[in-house]
Amino acid sequence: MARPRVPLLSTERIADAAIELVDSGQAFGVNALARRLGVTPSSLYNHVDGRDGIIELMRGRLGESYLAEAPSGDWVDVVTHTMRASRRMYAEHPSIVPLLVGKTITHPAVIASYDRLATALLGAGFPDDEVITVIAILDSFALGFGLDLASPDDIWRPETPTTSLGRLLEVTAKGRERSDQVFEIGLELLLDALRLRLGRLDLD
Amino acid sequence: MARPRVPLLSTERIADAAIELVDSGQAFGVNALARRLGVTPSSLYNHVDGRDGIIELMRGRLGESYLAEAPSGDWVDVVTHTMRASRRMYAEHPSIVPLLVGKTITHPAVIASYDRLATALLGAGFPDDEVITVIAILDSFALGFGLDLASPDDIWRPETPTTSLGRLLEVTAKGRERSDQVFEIGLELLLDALRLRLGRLDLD
DNA sequence: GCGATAAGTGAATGGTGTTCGTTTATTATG
DNA sequence: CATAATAAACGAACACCATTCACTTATCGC
Repeated sequence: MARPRVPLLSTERIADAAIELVDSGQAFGVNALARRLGVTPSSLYNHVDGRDGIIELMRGRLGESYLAEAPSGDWVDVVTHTMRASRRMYAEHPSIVPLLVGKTITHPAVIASYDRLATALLGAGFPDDEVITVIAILDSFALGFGLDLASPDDIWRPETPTTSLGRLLEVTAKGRERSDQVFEIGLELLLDALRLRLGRLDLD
Repeated sequence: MARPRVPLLSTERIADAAIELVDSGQAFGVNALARRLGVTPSSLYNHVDGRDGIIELMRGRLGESYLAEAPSGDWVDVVTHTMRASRRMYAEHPSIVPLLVGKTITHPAVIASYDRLATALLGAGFPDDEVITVIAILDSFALGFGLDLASPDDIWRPETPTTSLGRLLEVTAKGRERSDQVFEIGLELLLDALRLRLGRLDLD
């Protein structure tokens, strides 16, 4: 087959298929993706620049569905809303998280979400040189929980006796709703901490 | 060469060389590691089970140097000490962090560190089913900052105009001591939040 | 109509992690 | 002490992986 009358591929179709692929639990790879699209691996390179390009495409696609709408209200609302949205995104597509780690974020839809966070935090009174920091903290929190969901059943597997950890691991429940509950607690903690920080800043 | 009179390899030598390799900024790989050890890739498989085995070996090696000594004092001391140690570990070997992400932790020295955290938090009054959670939060916090250091210069690269983010990214300083300072602030925030949580628990 | 471009193919490349058979030195056993 | 078992190296082979390149052909703009 040479050039088809109607294109088989597009960045959207590629991104969707890639997300499908990793959601299905199989390892992400260019070849596997091409197979799923009924196309040769090399065909993808007409639309996308390589593996990392596809990953950033996935991030963008998910960002568009989960982080599109701009939250309103005070900074707490914005933070809460954004964090919950990220959380939902990672929770529903956990296997993508390890792929995103440590890669530069460029997609407009995702950038816009962080931008709104930044604006909200600035408005709250956080100084210029702390906003990025706070966002980084929030981000690594959300990402951490995402990784938690993406992780194999056991993050810790003690092979030698422990004082507390082993027992606690057996006692602690697993699963989504439990994890959601935990996330909410953590978010509450973070918000408290940020409010505290803001209060101290006001005293100066 | 067949079997040498004195072994060329050992898990320690392998782990050390692997850490050296990733610290040097080069990508981690079995072949590259073998080359650095002056040995054939296949030789490694006499001492280690595969790529992931080597990674877990690195984690253990670092854990032994950074997380060995048991902190004493109340739970705040234990948490602070452990977090700072993890931070220092990640800060001095940032490139290893992406390799560790999402892989089960088994090495005794590292498990022991988490175990001490667990015991301390239990002693502080956190209920059984919250301790693992709190540890997960602390862990993802430390890991997040580790990733931050391991990341390329730019985590965000807006290619479209932004309201705040772009400017803040230019204004915000980079570098180790800045990052350390930020970590300390974040840690303080987390401790405050945990104290708050503990206070609420006491009221019930 | 014609040249430029876009979008597919298939073959080839260099890299990866891993396995296997082979050789040889060391260690353990009868 | 002889001999069997194991340990530790090698090199060859494997399957996979991302990527590139020459090539064919359809479509679009002038």
